[in-house]
Amino acid sequence: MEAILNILQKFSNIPQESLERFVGKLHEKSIPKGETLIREGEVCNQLSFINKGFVRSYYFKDKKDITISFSMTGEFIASMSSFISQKPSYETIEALEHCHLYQISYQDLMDLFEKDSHLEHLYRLILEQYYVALEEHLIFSKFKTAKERYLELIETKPLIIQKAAVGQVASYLDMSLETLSRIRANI
Amino acid sequence: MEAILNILQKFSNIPQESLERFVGKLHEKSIPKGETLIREGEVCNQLSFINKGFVRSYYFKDKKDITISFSMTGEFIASMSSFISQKPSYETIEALEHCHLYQISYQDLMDLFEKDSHLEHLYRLILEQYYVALEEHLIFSKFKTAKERYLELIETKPLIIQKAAVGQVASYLDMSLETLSRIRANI
DNA sequence: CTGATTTTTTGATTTTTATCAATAGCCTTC
DNA sequence: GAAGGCTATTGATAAAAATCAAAAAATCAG
Repeated sequence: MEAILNILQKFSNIPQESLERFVGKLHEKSIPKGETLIREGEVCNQLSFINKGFVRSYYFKDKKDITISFSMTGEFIASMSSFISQKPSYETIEALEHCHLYQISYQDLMDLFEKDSHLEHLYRLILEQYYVALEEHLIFSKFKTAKERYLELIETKPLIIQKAAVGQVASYLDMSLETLSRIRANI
Repeated sequence: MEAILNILQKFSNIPQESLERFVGKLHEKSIPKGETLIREGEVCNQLSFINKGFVRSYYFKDKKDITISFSMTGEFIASMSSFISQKPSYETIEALEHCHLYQISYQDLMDLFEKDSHLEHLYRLILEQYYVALEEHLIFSKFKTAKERYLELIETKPLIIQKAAVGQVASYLDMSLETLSRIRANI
């Protein structure tokens, strides 16, 4: 529990009471390597904090899977569009290694927001950070060559390269796995 | 004022009193065509609702400007990462046609959130919608050819093609202006 | 209206990257 | 430790799109 408390306290100096209210609704979950957290077509009704582990989010296009994102220890993960809208997810999230999560259900979270505005405030701040990160990912990969995108990833998220398969990283970087393999060969 | 009220009421059935509190902090602003709303390097301290008009957000890379997004009547616009962090913006936002805006300052908005949690709730819902839209933009342009990206834009946001210059749309779609011109030539 | 400037189109060529195909490496698991 | 099944690399070729260059069209200023 400490890890998630530390992260949350970094976002705002929220009253201890509110934090406890939030923590009271969390439940632990373990996902073995290779299993899925959420599958395409299901409604994502859990927001997960990755206490330990590494996951990949992807969707299918022409029978190939295309990586949307990787998430690691200390981050929140959900099929956001599905969680927000409570409609079926188009993405699947799988554990690339054994994961230990803290989860809160959509309903519990919404109930908390009604009762305690400090928690909605905290959630707003987190959402803003994720929005900015997404925007930067989108913008700064524009008009870069395949090699530049790979080098940028090494700089910003080296763990991904260590932990994920070449093909999974390649589709994340919008290139074929052969291209990524060649880039790696020439440093 | 009606337009912004209609939009806000669609997001949640917020008390009239809260809405009035919010509206009380809005100020009108007109931006002539060609002028900027926010310039690279400045801190973006206004969130703007486009009551009427059309704007483009872009940044510079190797002396060329690259379009990040277009926003039109009925939408909110700000240099989000700058507004959220209150640090200098890397993006510039220009009016592609004469704009009539309703603006609220960062400080006023934060003050309102402290006083009235209904408003923070409303803002959270809007932010979620923008997050989902951004994610979909990112995902659905992946592994599409230049032509597919253009056809998708015609489907989803035809106004952009009507109102923006070829080069501005091309960089938004991550292709050279010559490529876009050729795509247009072959329908 | 007309010359000047900007924007768009068109053409030729090069570069980048995808695709197809084969080989090599490597974990498993029996 | 060998067979089988993934995963990664390497090679040859094709396709997509960028770049360089010039012409045509549209817009603007006086």
